[in-house]
Amino acid sequence: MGRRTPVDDRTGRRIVPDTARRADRPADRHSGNRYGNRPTMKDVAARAGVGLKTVSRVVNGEPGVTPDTERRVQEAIEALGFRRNDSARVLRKGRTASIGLVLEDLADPFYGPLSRAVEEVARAHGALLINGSSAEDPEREQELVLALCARRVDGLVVIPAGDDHRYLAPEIKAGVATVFVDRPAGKIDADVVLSDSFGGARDGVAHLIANGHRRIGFIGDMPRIHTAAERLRGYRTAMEDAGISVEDSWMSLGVTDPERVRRATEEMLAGPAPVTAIFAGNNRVTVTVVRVLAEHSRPVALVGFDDFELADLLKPGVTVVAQDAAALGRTAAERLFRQLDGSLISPERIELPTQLISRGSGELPPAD
Amino acid sequence: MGRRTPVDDRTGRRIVPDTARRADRPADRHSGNRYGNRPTMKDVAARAGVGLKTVSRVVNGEPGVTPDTERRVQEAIEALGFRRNDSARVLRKGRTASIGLVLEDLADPFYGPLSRAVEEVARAHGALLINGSSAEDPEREQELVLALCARRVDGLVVIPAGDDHRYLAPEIKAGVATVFVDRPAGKIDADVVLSDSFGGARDGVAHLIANGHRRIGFIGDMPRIHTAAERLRGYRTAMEDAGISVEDSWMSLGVTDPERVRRATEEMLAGPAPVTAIFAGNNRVTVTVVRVLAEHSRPVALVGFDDFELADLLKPGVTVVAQDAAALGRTAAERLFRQLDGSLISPERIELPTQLISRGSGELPPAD
DNA sequence: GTGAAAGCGCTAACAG
DNA sequence: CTGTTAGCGCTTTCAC
Repeated sequence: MGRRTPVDDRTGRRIVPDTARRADRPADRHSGNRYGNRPTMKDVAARAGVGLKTVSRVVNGEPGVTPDTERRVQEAIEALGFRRNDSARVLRKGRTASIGLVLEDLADPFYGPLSRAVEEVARAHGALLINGSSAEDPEREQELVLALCARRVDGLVVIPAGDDHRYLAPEIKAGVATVFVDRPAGKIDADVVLSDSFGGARDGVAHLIANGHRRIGFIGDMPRIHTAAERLRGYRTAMEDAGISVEDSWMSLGVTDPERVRRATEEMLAGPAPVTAIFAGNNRVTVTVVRVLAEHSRPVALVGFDDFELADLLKPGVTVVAQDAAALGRTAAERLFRQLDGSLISPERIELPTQLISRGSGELPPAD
Repeated sequence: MGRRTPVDDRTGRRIVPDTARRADRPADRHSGNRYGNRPTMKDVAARAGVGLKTVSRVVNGEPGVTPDTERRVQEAIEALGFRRNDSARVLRKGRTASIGLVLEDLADPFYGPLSRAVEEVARAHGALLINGSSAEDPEREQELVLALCARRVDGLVVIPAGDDHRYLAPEIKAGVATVFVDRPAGKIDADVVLSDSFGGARDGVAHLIANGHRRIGFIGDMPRIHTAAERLRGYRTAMEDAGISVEDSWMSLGVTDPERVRRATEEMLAGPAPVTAIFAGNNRVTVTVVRVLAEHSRPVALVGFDDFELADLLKPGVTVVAQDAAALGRTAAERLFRQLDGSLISPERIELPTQLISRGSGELPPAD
């Protein structure tokens, strides 16, 4: 046991000299109280001259306390600057009133609104949101999810990076409510909320075909990502339905960083029979394609999956297949809390519709 | 004590019939274990035939365990699906390895990168990030901050909505590392990291003046927000330095929702002596002003505070005073962890420079 | 209406 | 190298 700090007789609270600032904190590590000498309910009880449980009652607004006692306790709380330690509470109660959200990248404009929507629902249920970015790395996803489980979050909203979520089975069995969003879980049966990637892409490509295009390029994300695969399937289906046979050089799948997408776009636009239209698989791709097309002489039609800010102000406006990120998040979070209620029985797959918004770029006729 | 669930002799783990799904969970509330019947270190110890502390050693990678014992413990962990309960750990250790971030709106494209940057730094220090949006409401900010303190986050990064943070004094004294970002704390001495709003706005407006403008409008956020006030001050200073006396009708301050900004813009552009240029106080304002100007016949110069995606692709490109949201977040988070190290002594104010990026809209000459 | 005792699952301190 | 004991600060239980 380290040196003892002096204690005020009346309050029972440790007296910390004014000079003991942050730099001194490490020295306190061996004192009784680990939280920077925070008062506990016991301290409050001592100061108010009541029992521990009475303080607990007051703090939690439970009935069975005389107004007078309550006042005394409140005063002690005020004077001591007491704040209930939820860690201890959680340990006892088994519920943390917090949920975890694992997504790909909080900086991506698609996930901001989604995250905010989840947060709003959590807030309505009195829960806090712990956020983590997987950076599209399955290992990091798992690491994050398990860290959240170790903190005993009540529930988990996951935008999967990996395609094997068996590691979550024990957690789900142990009662962690879990909802997957944007992409389905892999090798595990769980709730999932997604946009109709297949239908949206098919309609978007069909829209280009209806405007006279036949040589249509598709630039998307890595095919191991479910949405990317579905959108590609939508593209293929629309082409097939129109009796167009797709050339390999019209399709490009891979990471959606600007360099690769730029190169892919330029390749499709070069050669003797360039594409006259492009379908972009997500907002990151669309933005880069717009950039490339802006430098390109011949007009090329474009439809992008995902809406984005200012799409309407570009020249031409960018036609998109819009999905509602906020609705995705809200739906998932609501389902999560219904799981927690116990009012949900078996996992379900919810698919939200997409919407084609014509703004000009998708209605450009073929250049040749 | 409620009904006992049958226990498997070999594993010591409770056997939950296949029909006992989520709907049954509430009934488990009175069983010994609150976390959906999760195994504890004690269970693992029993199964591995070792002491509790040995399990703890293995789980935490502490030395002093024979490879053979370790293997047995690992097997038990695996078999039982054990996951350390960090709530209990936190209670004992006094550190949660988590930090809180309170910002205005996660859905705002300015905060996504900032939040992500904070998360990255937290991750590098093994901490998780708890995120909350204040919706620019001081009460909600306080509510969130205190909820985070109750969870005993190790530190707090706050983008203030309110201007009185005295409620945080006991927390800071108790050892919660705290850094304010984007706006300074109110009535309290604390670390703060901000952009040079005053200098940036002054330079932006001076840029318009240098391009021949004299009737320049300013549309900004509510003046109670520090950055808004500073940017207004920058505007006034630039105008004054140029010997231009500002008319009241050239300034509009208030909430930055599209309706108000649209109205404000239209008013400035109407009348006998309309403004020939506008300085927009943040990215929300800029985007709306761009929209209004797009419908306007006469060209109007524009410089906006904050950069935004696609600003370069609009016609004309939008000249902006850029601030680095990610750098703001990174700097703040790094400072937070240095506080936690104990390597920081007194609160400091760090100001990050802004950068004027010319893209065309700010270089348009006056229309008259 | 109030309080004492037990214990949530873990780690620190110390004993073997 | 391993295990036992005592508590972290709170809620639960039950007695007064």
